[in-house]
Amino acid sequence: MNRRRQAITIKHVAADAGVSLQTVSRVINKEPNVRPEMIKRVQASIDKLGYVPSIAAQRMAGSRSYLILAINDRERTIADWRDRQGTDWVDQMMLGGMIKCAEHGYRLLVELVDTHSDHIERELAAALGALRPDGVILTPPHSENAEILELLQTRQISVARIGSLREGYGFALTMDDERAARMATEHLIELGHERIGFIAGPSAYELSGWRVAGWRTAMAAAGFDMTDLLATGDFSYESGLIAAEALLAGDVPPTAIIASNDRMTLAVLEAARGRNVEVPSDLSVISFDDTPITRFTHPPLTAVVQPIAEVTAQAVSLIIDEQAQRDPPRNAIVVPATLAVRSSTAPPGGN
Amino acid sequence: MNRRRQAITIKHVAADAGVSLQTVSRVINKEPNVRPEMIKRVQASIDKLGYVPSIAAQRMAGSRSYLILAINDRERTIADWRDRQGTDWVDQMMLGGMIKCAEHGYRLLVELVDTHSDHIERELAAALGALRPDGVILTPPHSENAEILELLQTRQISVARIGSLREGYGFALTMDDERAARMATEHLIELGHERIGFIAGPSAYELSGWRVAGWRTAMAAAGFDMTDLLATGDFSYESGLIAAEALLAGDVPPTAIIASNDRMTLAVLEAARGRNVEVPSDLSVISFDDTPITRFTHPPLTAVVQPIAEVTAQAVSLIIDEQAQRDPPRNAIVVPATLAVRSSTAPPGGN
DNA sequence: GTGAAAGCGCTAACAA
DNA sequence: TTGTTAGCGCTTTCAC
Repeated sequence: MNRRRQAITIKHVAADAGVSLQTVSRVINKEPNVRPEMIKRVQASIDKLGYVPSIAAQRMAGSRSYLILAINDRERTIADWRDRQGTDWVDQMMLGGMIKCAEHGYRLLVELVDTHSDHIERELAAALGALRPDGVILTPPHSENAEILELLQTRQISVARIGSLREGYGFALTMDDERAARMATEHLIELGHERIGFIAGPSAYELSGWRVAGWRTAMAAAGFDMTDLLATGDFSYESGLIAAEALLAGDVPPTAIIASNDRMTLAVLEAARGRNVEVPSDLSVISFDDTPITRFTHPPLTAVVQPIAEVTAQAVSLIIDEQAQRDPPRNAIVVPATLAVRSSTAPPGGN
Repeated sequence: MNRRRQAITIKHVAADAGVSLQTVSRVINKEPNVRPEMIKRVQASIDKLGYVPSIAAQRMAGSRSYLILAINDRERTIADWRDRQGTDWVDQMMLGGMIKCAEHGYRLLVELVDTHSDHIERELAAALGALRPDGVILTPPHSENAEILELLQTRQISVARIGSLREGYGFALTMDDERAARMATEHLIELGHERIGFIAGPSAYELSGWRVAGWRTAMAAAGFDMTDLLATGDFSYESGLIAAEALLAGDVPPTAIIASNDRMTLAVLEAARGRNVEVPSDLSVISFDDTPITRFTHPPLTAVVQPIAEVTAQAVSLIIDEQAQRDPPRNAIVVPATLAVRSSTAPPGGN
């Protein structure tokens, strides 16, 4: 029944415009060596017939697939969706990525890949084989996965690595986590804090280290002691709770805490509540994700705003430019994070 | 440079297994009339070579494209992403849709389409032309758009309409908004409320009417007067504020309000705060979306939980079944919403 | 500047 | 049960 869909093909356009297939193809792809007059004639037929090239056919014929894959960690992404806690990393990627893609006739496809499995490669290879995308956007913790990069390099697929500084195959893009952590720390120092605690993320994420480094730099520059002020979590609420308790139970507890993501920050808030520590009068808190929840906690959270949409848009641009042989710059792109000051930070000392 | 990617094709598999292309094709597509022994042999070669069929080629050859488009309203979706208020409709669709797709080797592609433009058809036609998806999932307010449905029917593309009851081309799926509104209203009635206000959504959304109907039914069954208890918004915060003010300014103000989405519910909370009306002691509030923010407001909101992930998963199943000639049922599928009771509802009268 | 021919990887229809 | 042939819609040579 639905065999052979009637669809307008390049042939129809060629016939209608009275030219060869090739000329139509040239017009579609904006290739040189076509008289303006011809272009106009062909374009008129295209518009008249409502012709749209089939990307499947384009790919088959050896051209581009106009597909870009945004690879995200399966387990974490699904957990975020299930929990419905407001984490909107994927949404922000789509916001920046889809819009930029649309500008160039590309599509962004979200693909979930399992980090922990030993068959990452198999899984990714399957996606590449089925879709044959022109480019791939890698997010932490995949951005620096050697196996993945090698696979991608072998297949000569354009790659943009978000949250990576390391040299290597593909484009590296960073939101300068170190600088962001430094900014957050300095904000607290300016408010008068000296005992500033830091809850790091898991070491599987390279950015965890950068954030700690930024905090260290700012603390060292101010000449503050960092003893008992560093704890580590795994981005989960539970781990954040343990880390916060550890910090608050110290001999000289912090008057401010920076947590490496929103979930752990929520845990800090809870730990403070449990100890009757008021935020921000007794304890200032800064989150390292500006997810929606930061606006709804009490008090609303001062947070590091990561420009995920913008960095994804740039990742898409780099890939498309490379496809178009427009050789984009190879140095790491920096899209700096900013600090949104809300009500969870105040001078220390209560009142 | 990256011309002609070396890729393992069906030919390599055929050669390796010492069979014809067709036999390999049959194995891939699980077609009958292949000896188990052959299947095993071919499968071994496939595994050995890591072969994955190109969906572009499959589509070209007249088979399926293994692509399903989830159509969402562009303006609203982008606004939601930009606002970062936690609306996770698209995430929930991906959660349900992508996982179900993956089970069957399909991919879900989110596509944004402009509702208001007079060129909806053009935009959608372009997406269909470029991607040639096997199926399309429509969400409100597109689910009952006659132009869209006609276009889809002409091209014989499988369609699942979420949030639709109307007969017509494609599968209709509903979360039974009327019943959900009735449940919410009855919950309040059981708590002892009589003056229960309702803030409706815009009439462009069919479901707006269903929700009002559910409220009306429950109110009528209880024998309660509905005078000055119905207001209408457009799903925006601002409209919610106006509607809430109108309701609260009435001669006999409501002791409870149900709002048709989360944003408008937030506005109700704000309006109450402005009038020193305590929630829930002076005013009970129910939201019609269980988006993440409902967990972070004060108090956390009692809310209608719409099973978007589940309904999307079913939509995908219906489409895939239809593609596989497995003729699924044509009657409307109902995936009922539930009520999550939190702290924004209490008996009336304060204390 | 334009067109003709070949072929991308796969499946449908047919033949054996 | 298996293999052969043609062709999907497009772009790439390579002629003209």
